[in-house]
Order: sequence, then structure tokens, then C-alpha cells
Amino acid sequence: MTPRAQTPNTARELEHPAAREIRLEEVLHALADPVRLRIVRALAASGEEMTCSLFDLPVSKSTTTHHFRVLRESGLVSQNYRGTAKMNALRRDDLERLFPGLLDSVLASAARQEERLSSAPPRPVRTSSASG
Amino acid sequence: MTPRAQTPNTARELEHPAAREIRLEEVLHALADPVRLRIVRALAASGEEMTCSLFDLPVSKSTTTHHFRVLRESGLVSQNYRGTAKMNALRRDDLERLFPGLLDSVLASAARQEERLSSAPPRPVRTSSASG
DNA sequence: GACGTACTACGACGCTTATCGTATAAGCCC
DNA sequence: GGGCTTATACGATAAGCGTCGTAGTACGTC
Repeated sequence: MTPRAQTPNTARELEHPAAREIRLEEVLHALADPVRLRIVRALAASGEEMTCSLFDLPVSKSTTTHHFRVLRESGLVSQNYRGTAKMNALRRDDLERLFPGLLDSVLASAARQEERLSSAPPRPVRTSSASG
Repeated sequence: MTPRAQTPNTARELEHPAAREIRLEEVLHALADPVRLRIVRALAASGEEMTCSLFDLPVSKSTTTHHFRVLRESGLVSQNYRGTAKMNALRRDDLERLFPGLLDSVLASAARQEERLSSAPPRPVRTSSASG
């Protein structure tokens, strides 16, 4: 077969769902995994493209690839090759148009939870009648 | 054992996670299932408690029970018995305190997607050279 | 006490998924 | 070209999950 005639350097193009094909359930499912949520948060924090290898994840290389694929197929991130590296970016515009405010509230919730869980003193119950 | 001494009508109490135990990942996972998202939307729309049997779901009774359990254990809904019926309610206050705006943006996104998918004309491609 | 209603528990089944290791392909640099 | 880096593909595995049916429990009513 060898159908890849010349295809200079843009040869490796990855399939992305069109904006209208993105489904809320899949986006939520993609975000529900701790590793993937971490990836999305890192991408949002950097605001720019990042290569896969920049992420410090507690899983193997293969698993990382798998998670990036899930993120891409759900429509959360876009990926394109740049030399040997693969650049990843959040599809903020598409997501904002489809689900206004969703990504931001998830990101804010994640940040809030991290703060709450890390700095949470073993505060017993605080019985100071001030009521909650 | 028979530890249920007298316990008049509040005998059957269900375990709910405390607010501080609610995890974003579990909430997102709970919302990622179409059936459960539908339940949550119905609860939000009604604004009040609803019995399990009020929901018109495309799954069996057992499966419905399963989904309600997932919702309760994730912290999304609270359940308490009232006679033979089990009343379900969204834990809006707890969720809003933990993840401000999250639930609303998910609900809005779901509504938006439903509208988009139902009223979507099979608009071909619109090749009007306007470039995309 | 007997019956009906509402929901649960349990076991089963099949599909999906998160994980890994190894082998492989594409591109860069010398 | 040779070797290094980066990421993929593939197969395997174990766990999780959505689904169901059946049997059972709790409650209200007669």
C-alpha cells in the first residue's frame, strides 16, 4: 500500500472531533479521571501548548499517551506534531462556545478542592456555637 | 442483633458523604452518565424532592436504583425514606459551597446541548467561500 | 395477619477502561 | 547514515461499570 506519497512534514495529522460533535457527557467523563484532570489543569495554567513529556504524571508513557488520546477524542484538547514533539492545547474557544463557563468552573472547582484538601487542618468540629 | 430498637419511621437512614468528603472527580463521573445526568436535570428542573418512580428512564428498576446510589455516594443527591417512597433531592447548597457555579454550568451546558442536537438542521457545509 | 407498593441486595454478564511493557515509527542532530 | 528523543501501536491484564432478573425487605392499608 504505502499510500503516504510524499507528505512532507505535516504528514502526521491527528483526528479531532468537530466542535459540533463534542458531547458534554464525554467531556465530563474525560474530566472525571484524576490524571486527565491534572493534564487539563496544567494546560490551562500554562495557557500555551505543551508537549506530552512536560507533564509530570504518576503513570507510564503508554498510559499518558492513552489519556491524551481520550482528551483529544472528547474534544478537550487539540494535538499537532511539531518535529518529534506533539503539542497539546486546550480547545478553550470551542468549549466556551459550546458550554459557556463549564471549563472555568471545573478548573476553579479543582483548584478549590486542591486547596481545601492540602491546607485542611484536622479542625475537629469547631464547636464555637458560631454555627456554620 | 436487631439493633433497630424502636426507631419509629426514620428507621432506614441512608449514608451520605459529608460535604467535606465530596470529590470533584466523583461528581464529574456521576454526571458523565447520560441516565444520571438526566436524573440530575429532572431534579434541578423540579426544584423539589422526587421519588425514584417519578423518573421516566430507559432502564430497569434495578439499574435505576444503582444510578441513584451512585448519585448519592458522589454527594450529588440526598435521599431519605418517606414511608415506602424514597425522596431524592439535589444537594445544591453543599455543591455550591464546594464548587461554586459548577452545577449550574453543567445544567446549562446540558440544556444547550439538547437544544443544539434536537433543533440542528442538517446544514450541509455552507461552502460560501467565507472560509471557516 | 394478608396483600400490594416501593425500593434494595445479590449474582451474573458483557463491555469499557486504566494500566503496563515491548516493539516500532517519525523526526532531529552529529 | 547512526544514534538519540519523542511519541504510538499493540497485546495483555485486571478492575470497574452499566445492565438485567429474581428474590427479598420495609412500609402502608385493609
